[in-house]
Amino acid sequence: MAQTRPGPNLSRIATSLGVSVATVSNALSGKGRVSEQLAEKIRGHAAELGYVPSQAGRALRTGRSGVLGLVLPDIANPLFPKLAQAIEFAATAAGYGVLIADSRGDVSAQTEAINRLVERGVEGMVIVPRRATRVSAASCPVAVIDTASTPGNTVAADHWQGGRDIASHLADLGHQRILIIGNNPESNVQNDRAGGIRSGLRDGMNATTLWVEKLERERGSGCSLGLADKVREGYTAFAALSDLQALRALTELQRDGVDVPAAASVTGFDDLIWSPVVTPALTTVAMDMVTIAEIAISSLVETIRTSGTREGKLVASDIDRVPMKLIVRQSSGPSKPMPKTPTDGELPK
Amino acid sequence: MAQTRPGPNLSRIATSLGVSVATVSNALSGKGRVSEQLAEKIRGHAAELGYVPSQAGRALRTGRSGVLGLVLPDIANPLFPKLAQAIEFAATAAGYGVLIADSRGDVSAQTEAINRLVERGVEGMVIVPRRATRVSAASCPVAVIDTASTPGNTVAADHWQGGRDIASHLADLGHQRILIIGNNPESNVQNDRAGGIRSGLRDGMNATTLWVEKLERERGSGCSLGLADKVREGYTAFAALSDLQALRALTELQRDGVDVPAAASVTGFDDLIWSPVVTPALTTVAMDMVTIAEIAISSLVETIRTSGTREGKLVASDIDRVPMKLIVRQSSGPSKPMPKTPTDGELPK
DNA sequence: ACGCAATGATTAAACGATTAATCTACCGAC
DNA sequence: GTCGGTAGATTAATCGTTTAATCATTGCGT
Repeated sequence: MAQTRPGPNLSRIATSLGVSVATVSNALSGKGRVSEQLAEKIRGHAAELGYVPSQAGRALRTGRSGVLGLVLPDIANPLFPKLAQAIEFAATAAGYGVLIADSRGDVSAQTEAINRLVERGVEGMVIVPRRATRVSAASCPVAVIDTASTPGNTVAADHWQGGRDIASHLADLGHQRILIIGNNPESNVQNDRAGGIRSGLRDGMNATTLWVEKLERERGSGCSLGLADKVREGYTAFAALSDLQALRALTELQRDGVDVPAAASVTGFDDLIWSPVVTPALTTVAMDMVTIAEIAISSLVETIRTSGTREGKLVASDIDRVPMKLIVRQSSGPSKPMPKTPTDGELPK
Repeated sequence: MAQTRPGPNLSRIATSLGVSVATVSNALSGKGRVSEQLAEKIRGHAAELGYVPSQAGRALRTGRSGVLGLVLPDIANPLFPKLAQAIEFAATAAGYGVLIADSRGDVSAQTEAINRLVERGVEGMVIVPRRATRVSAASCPVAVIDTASTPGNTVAADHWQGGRDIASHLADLGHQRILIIGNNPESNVQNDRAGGIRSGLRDGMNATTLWVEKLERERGSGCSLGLADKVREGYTAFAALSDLQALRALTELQRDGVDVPAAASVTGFDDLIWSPVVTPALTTVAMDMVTIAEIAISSLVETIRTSGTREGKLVASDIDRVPMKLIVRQSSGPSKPMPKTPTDGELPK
């Protein structure tokens, strides 16, 4: 049993310098009254010894663990890397660590994950809830990232506006018949996006929605979406509600000999990792994860600071929706019989 | 300042039941000597009060924080969701929490991230190093997930064997000229995969390697890889070293009118989220993340248990490479002039 | 010269859980 | 009858940090 105590602690520094622990603590934290020269000496000695304060000791005394939780309930969500990155960055900047809890599985797993975090003493948590789940209030402040229309939402991308931007973009390109491709109508996010698209349609335009999950229940997983047929029916633009669906649409169309964007445009949502890489690169709408994470974390931290840590409180923030940014690439172009408008693709080719 | 102490602690339970804290502690941990009936009563009362042990108190006393670190240095790596999921699952099963530290940026950022974790008192950490970086030994046990050929590697997928499997698969389909598409020749992982492919070639087959990053430095980011030309040169199979490159290859070929898999086959690595979704679905080779994570975590935990927590020790494991699994889908098919071999795609269509 | 304030440091009490050491009955054996 | 053993509980120390309270010294105004 390795009973060797690791590195130096306050009292080692204190005795080594012939002062009291309190003074060392004060010198390092800059809180109490310590003469500048002694403080300097202490800091120097501490650095020299490679002193690392014990979170456990500090947490025990202050009641603050310095850790936040991040609950990502959607299985292997491709947004995860960006989100985790942004959250971790914002949390680090605020002096917090991030404990993850990925609750693949059902709602009970989500609750379990939340409990695990609470047991580990997180001061608050950020939750991206799974489809239309209400977050069962944990016994600590909770920031929710979902949709502006979700009750209890703290902050989220303005999916609705993102949808409108897509619609405007397609309208500018002269498209009239648009097929919206979504996964599941129960997702708040997807509903907002679809609603936004519809709200941005102009006179003479119309849109139909195709829900993939429903289709797959009928025809089997991985089935064809029959998009080439839709092109023949007169659809010229396919607005997917996520880049994953957009990718599926794009490859299916290409596979069936439909030229994108000449014969049909494809757009997505989220600007996932592959979006700039595929050919043609995907026109999409990106969340400002950095801003979202900053707002979520700062509101969360603020709530912790004022209300303390043991209130199952849903965190609110001043700004509950962050603009999405349209990124025009090559997968969207003018509708067939239109004169060439000055598109702003990144690679005019 | 919210000075209200949260939930009940041992002494509250103790006084409430008229026993000592020690007895309560013993009853709940099952360690000391407590009569079964009293233990039962204590457990009941604790549950009733919703007692959650303070990690801080426990950590301070035992010197064990119950937390591991996970360092993911590659920017927005699409493997992250699966890996994080698997690691978190294995760690949870072993009674640990997982603190993430995503060090986007250079090597110094990686070191900083490691230090942050150490300051938070992790007992050990799992690191997926960035390209050919040697992990600067942190002051705690470290498990490295990279490649069997990386010095100090703890456990990883058998990328070499995965490459061989791809080569065999393509050989079975009658392909002779193969273009290997990689990103960066300095990646240990990509080198192993490419080496594996070459080692699996049979008589009469040959392979050339295309490094995308190098090409992009010359022609600009997002440039065409010129794969259609390669097809005309006689290449019938494109073996990408990651699904991201495979996706790029697939869409570029389709865009240029090359039928996949009829005129050319495309394979990838990693079975990323989009691989089953694109058309044609991608033939690829998957890592067994669950097993890798289990081995990494169990070796790490074992090392912590025996060597203690304050040794900058690289963790070793019995099994340092885990087999990859070939997943045949529709993007690979028989080489042009060959008789139809019985392929085993999931959707014969 | 006396009191008051400011400065710079120390003392000591927490925080909550763990655990070695100790104490108290009580039972059986010699 | 005394001694040893033991089950079942308690005592008290400890982990490392923070912080309110205290103490000592010096300077300064009146």
